[in-house]
Amino acid sequence: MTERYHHGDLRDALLAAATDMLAETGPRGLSLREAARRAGVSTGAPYRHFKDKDALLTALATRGFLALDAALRAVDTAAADATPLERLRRLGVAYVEFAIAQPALFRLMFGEFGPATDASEELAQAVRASGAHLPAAVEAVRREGLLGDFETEDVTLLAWSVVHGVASLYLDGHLHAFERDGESSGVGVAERVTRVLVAAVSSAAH
Amino acid sequence: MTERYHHGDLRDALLAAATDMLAETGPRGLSLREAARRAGVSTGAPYRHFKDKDALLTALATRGFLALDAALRAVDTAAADATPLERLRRLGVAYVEFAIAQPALFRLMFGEFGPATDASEELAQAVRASGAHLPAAVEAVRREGLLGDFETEDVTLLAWSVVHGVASLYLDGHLHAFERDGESSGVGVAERVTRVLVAAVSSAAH
DNA sequence: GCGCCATGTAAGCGGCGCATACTTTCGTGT
DNA sequence: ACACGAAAGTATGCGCCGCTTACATGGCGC
Repeated sequence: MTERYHHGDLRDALLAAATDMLAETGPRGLSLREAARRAGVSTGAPYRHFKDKDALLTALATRGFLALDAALRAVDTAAADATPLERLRRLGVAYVEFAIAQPALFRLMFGEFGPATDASEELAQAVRASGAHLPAAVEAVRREGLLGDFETEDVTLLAWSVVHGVASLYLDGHLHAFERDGESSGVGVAERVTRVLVAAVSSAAH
Repeated sequence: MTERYHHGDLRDALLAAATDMLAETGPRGLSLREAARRAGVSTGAPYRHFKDKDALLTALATRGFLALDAALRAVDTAAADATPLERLRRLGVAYVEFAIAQPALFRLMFGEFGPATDASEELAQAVRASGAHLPAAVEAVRREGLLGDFETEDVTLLAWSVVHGVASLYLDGHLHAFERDGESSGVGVAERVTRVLVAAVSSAAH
């Protein structure tokens, strides 16, 4: 039954194999031919499901943004009883945690692509969905009157930039000097930087 | 004379060709063979100067970090008469400007590599040199007593993360929604976010 | 002036992305 | 029930790639 001519769910099998290869050897070691081999199929078969290699990478990135969206959504509901400011901060930490948990996927999602949103409508939609959490959380803080004279848009940009910067720099090994104690997960750095940012913005807004 | 058997400076010619290809078609369209062709040399010749393709990429990244170091150094001397806080802010803007001016190079320098610093001692040294400006500038601000209770290390991390995040997100086309007027260079975004950050931190520190 | 060795060339291996032409199977309409 | 067309997988081949090995060239120190 595993030897049937038609695979049945080759598209998913290819994406799974590609996900493994991505985690194992990075984007450089990801080939359609090898993914086909892992799925037990000839090297030309993938082209029945993906126009070209970029289409598979786009699908992978789309899945990544959906996973990020789910992770941020989970944080949002899990921290339902916290203050808006704390919810925003936890969202930022979760963003970094996602990147650290799946470094190669995170790198694929950002960078390595042109204007990522051009590749497919599904990707663009997933990008929008995952990117909506931070602005919403900042809006919630604003409604509490905790932003003072700062513009909502600017604070959103600031928050996003900080967590994305921390994630990127950590993945590239540039933040080892900022880690303390034995903690080398990178999450500690994210905790500290988000606390400092929250302290600065909220106390500056009286 | 251009037809001599020994090129004379093939290593530099290869790096120049690779730099062009990087800017033209991104890292995906960068091949040793094509670089050799552009340098007017056989396809095996590059291996006399670079152990493998990664060695060339490492050399390219090293040059990038040296260029970044030079750019930041230039800002530091050009803004010699400004206040320490303003010097720090301009340093951050220059960081983003560098990334926008050479997007493919910036992407190569960060990401696409493992722990970048492992590849060669020269690279590690260039990374350290380019990374020393921000901490020094934050130190200068601290000496003015403008950091209040914030830890120097945390502020450095915050500043670096913000500008790196802005640069990365802008290159990936995620910040178009944050741009205003006709300005689409991305520098305007960097100006705004750095001003907001400076305002938040300095006013929070009384 | 001569020989060494760095520098370049030629040719070839296996892997890759992708296109084309062919084969097998599934599902559907009568 | 069954033919048949479309969907899904195979076989083969092209050109490019990274990299290796064996060989050719010529600049430089002795």
